[in-house]
Amino acid sequence: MSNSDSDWPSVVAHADMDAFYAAVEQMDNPELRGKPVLVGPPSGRGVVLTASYEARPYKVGSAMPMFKARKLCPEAVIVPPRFERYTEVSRTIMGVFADFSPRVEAISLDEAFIDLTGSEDLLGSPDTIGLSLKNAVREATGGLTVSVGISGTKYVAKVASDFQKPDGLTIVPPDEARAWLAPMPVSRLWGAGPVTQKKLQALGLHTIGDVAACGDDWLDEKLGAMGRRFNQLAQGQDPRVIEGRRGSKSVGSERTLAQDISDPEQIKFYLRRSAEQVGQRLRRKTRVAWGVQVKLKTSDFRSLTRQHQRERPTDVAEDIYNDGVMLLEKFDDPGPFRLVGLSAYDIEQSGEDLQGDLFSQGPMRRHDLEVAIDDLKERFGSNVLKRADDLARARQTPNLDFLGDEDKEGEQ
DNA sequence: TCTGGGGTCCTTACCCGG
DNA sequence: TCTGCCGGGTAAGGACCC
Repeated sequence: MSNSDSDWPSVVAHADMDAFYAAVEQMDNPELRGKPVLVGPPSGRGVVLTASYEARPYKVGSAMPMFKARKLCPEAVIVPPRFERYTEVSRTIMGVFADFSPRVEAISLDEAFIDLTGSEDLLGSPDTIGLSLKNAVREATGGLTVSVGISGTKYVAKVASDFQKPDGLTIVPPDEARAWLAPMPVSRLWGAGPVTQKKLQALGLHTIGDVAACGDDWLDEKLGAMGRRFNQLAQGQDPRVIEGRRGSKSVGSERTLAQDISDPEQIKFYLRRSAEQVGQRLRRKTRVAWGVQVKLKTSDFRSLTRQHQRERPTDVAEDIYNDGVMLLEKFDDPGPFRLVGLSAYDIEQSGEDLQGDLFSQGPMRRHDLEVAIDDLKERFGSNVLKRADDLARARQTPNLDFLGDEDKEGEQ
């Protein structure tokens, strides 16, 4: 498609690395190049995370149970995942994207939206920018390929990046987006999984063009909020803007067990393990959570959850574990269970972090400081101020004599 | 050898207070 | 005083995405 004579009110690129985990493994280990590679757990009840392009003719894909993939492609080399390495490569890639625009929204380790609006004068036409982007990624990573889609909205850019994989570049001028999408199956609609696809088919809607042609009120009536959104997407419209990195809203840890279990003591063992992991990750992010949720999955794949709101937020594994044990009592299904999970939700910046922010601002008026500290005490309890006096001294802020003795416990 | 683990968002049910 | 309605908050489940 050409982009001449087209109107580009905004320019959005979606970049998606090709078979990312498998490609990294093949890059790091030359013996794997040219061979079908499956990244995933070599044993147990796991699924394929990524299949290299050499494995795809065997109809092997991600999310497929490993035992099935092995059956379909016995000569495949199975490689356990190395997330630290993928994270490292991902940083390089995101760095490349950042060279093209300050507005980069990472979706996952291998995927990002890049807002190129207003960059044409500096970087050239969308085709030129797309090619430069691909070359820059290849050079920075030592040979990895990326597929890029460029259009006027996130949704169309995303569909475009998937259009010619691997190593593709697809440009869809915004005024051609609707016609370009029209012949595609409804499975290409973002948010339409197997269940929704069936509903759409039952309504006689098979292509994106069909969805674009029916009234949004009618679709809303049939499918609720999703229906209205599908109608919008089908017309090539997408109100979502590119956001920077936002903090996650929950932190969880779950484990599918080698064998199903029913014994509460055994379940508690896994709850403790998850609680420790969740606590550690919260602290690393300097976040605290107001809510705790326990998840159990039965042998017949029903997933059950119980959750509760805490009186005070926490990042302490022991608190999270105790909540988990309390929630465990509220399940009425005796099991057996194949999965035990625990997550912390309703997350916000931790008090200690806020406290650090407070004092990093330098000297404050005494009254402002009092108000800010009262706010912290209200929200997190007085123990959050343990280091406050030290911090205050370090920043030459007024001392904290006005605090009650209780607040100074733990200070030396 | 049946089907991961990290999440987000939406819907529905229910309780509670005005 | 009783009842119905409405809205907010919370809990549980489900669909979906990477």
